[in-house]
Amino acid sequence: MRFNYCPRYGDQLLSSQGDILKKMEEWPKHYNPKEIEPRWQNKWLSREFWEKVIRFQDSDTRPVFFIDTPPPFTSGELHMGHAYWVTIADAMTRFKILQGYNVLIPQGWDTQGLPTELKVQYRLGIPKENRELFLKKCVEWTEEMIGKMKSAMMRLGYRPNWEQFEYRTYSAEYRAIIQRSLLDMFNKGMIKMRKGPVYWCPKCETAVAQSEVGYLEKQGILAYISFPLKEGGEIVIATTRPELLGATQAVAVNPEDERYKNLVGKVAIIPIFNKEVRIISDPAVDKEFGTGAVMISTYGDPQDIKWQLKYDLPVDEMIDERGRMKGTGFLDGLKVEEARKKIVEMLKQQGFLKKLEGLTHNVLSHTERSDCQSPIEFLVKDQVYISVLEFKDRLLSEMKKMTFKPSRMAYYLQEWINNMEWDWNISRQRVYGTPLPFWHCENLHLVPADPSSLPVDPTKSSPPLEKCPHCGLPLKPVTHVADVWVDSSVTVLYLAGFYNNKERFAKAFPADVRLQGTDIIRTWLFYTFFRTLMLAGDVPFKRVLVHGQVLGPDGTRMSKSKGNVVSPMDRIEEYGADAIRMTLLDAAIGDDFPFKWDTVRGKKLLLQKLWNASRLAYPFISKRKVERPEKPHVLDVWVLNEHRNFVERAISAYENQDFYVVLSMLYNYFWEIIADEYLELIKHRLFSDDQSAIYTLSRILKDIVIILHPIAPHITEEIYSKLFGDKESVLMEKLPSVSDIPSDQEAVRIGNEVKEINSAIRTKKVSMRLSMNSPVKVKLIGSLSFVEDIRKVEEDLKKTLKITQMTYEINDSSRPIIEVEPDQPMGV
RNA sequence: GGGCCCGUCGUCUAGCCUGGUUAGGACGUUGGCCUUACAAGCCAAAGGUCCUGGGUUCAAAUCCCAGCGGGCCCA
Repeated sequence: MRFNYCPRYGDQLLSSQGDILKKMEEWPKHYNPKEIEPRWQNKWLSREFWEKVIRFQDSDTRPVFFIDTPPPFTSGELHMGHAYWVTIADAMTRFKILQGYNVLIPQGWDTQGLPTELKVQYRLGIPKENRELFLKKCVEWTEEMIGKMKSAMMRLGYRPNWEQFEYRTYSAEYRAIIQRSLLDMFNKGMIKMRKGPVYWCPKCETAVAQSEVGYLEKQGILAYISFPLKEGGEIVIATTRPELLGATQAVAVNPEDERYKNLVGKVAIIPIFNKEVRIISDPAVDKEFGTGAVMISTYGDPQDIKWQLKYDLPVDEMIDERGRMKGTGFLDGLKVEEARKKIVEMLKQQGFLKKLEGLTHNVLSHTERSDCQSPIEFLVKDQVYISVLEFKDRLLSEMKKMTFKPSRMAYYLQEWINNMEWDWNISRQRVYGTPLPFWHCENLHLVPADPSSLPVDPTKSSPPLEKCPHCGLPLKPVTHVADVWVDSSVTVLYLAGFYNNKERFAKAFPADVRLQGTDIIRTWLFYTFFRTLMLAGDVPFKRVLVHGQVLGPDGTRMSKSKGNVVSPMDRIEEYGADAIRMTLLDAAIGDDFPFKWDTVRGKKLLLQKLWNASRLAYPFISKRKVERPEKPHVLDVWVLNEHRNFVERAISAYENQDFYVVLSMLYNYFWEIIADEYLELIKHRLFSDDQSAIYTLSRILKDIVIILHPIAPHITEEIYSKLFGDKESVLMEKLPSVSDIPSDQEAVRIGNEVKEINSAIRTKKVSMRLSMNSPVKVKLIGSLSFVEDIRKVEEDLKKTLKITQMTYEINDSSRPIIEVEPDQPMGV
């Protein structure tokens, strides 16, 4: 019944068409990622697949491609940001495998640190004092979290080389490398223990590094306090931290400030504490802020530290490790905020408070830990430092060896290096961390562990020497553990085998790509760059990809308080990992972009389209070897020209990590040209077993499937196995080559003309309210060359557009005119 | 206070570096249509002061300057 309108096909063909349609029914009508995806994930994780595709062999002759991926902190949650870089890393990996590289794709876990300690301490109720048990529970917790995150990664289709390059920063093997790197730096004279002001987080009760702090806007106060002058009169200073009044060491004014010029050098008396301090002038004082007079206390902010050093001022410690006051008498034991209120009250009562205003200002805070954010204090401590400042110039010149995508990201690193003011304090007063492999004496001389003893815990082992070689004093273990960035800044050295695999190191170092987010430029990127350069004498990687942030659906940063947090796992069953991956990759590297499930749905529709096109092709091309025809049909030549363009541009987009370009080509090449135009044009030839059409369709589909595989690995494996299946996996194929397709401008012209006629006739049918299927008579009016072109494809146009009669008229018009009228209406 | 990025149909964006189509696509909206894959579809339509103002130019979404708005980083 459906084929009644072509009665000239005999019964023979009819039944063969029936067979074809029956065969098509073998292919499920709807694409079901929930069923397909886990199946392929299991295959990829099989030992056999690993051996054939993923395994990294040092002796391999293929060129190495090494991607340094972020070891995420083991929180247990795989959030959208993780899903994002996981997808980028996986797509790069698959592309490079297809391109014939020996890919080194690791996955590590940043395991140590405060958040885990807090979980174990508070959620499991294990006391820190029981060090053995505490550490054991930390590791157990870590492993549980890794398990959760790993299965989510796998569900996204991520396939790093778990077998060879999965690592945990707490493991003995990895720790030994960390400690070894510290011994090396010590031997280069870069590591020292000394007393000095440190950034201190009172909530976390540990020192932190400059890179872990940042400014947050907070509500505070500005107190105007009168300091009487010894010789009579007063000077009024403004401060946001009146609780540090007792630690005031001087009063400073700007040398240009006419108001205070005659007071410089005089002595002021600190109210309540009755201590005498000098009034000095310094250009760093802001005349406009407050009264233009500032109290220098030890320590209220980083500027105080600079002044203390510059003027060699005495130091009073008034805040303890838990953020409570000390050494003041009447304020002792109070929290900083409480002390602030109390002293303001006292100043007010005694008449020293001139004014009190509210102030929104930037407060130095522990920003690197999203669950802390509390204000930072400065404490004086014995800490272990790595020298950084003296290498600034070298760092600035060596960083030019790395290319950045996007290029502006190099500025962030450069700015950070330029503005560094502190050496790197690597001591953390915590338990779950890499022990610093040193002992020290009373004079803070460090004695390193024996390299053969690594990994070592100095609190449990005896030092390699009896006494300090410098001063003969007894040795004590350094009880601090290393900053976690000490752990993660040797990923490249560890993976490339710097310390234990010369053969691999020679081939794999420096890594080809470092992948990471903007937020860890001054930490992971900087420290890896710095440490690798110092230890191995070269930059750690050739190229740095700095991706942006995945924002919530409302276009703002995801946060629990805003309730706009989206997790990739929320609707993965419904849309599939492939569609999620495509959504994440549809943005330029470095851009922030909002994540919306509606967009994911759109990507799934694109995959459904590919699925259906494959379904159509299935009865004709499945597992058939069709030779390239001697004289291909002109429309096949046209589409192969389009195809060549697509393949070349897609490969170059992959080379530049511009995945969104590949995706946009799927829309305007695959969907618009292949699905909407070409498939319609060749249906009649497919059904009459035309070799040229079958060859062409088979080839372009296979190429498209391979090209799309890095982005949407599951569906492409499924289609490949059903249509082609020459290999067990797409990853065993090679990237398509299109060098055999000659450019043919005539075919391209005809193809474009056909598209225009197609569109014109469809438009007319719509305006006449005809179904696409209804027969029409068409008259084409155009130039001689146009008419000659169209005559070559007349048969195709007639079959495709249900044209019963086609007539031509030649004129000189530049634009052809197309007249359409319905053949007698059907079924009336 | 300094630096960087972004501002394009209702929404998300491509194009900007290297000036010249009718500013392209997706989602949404509207109308029509069961067509040898696909109604989770097809065909088509509507929808844009390219943030504002100035400048350069034969020509500006694109280059330059100023401003406004949003975001990020640093001090």
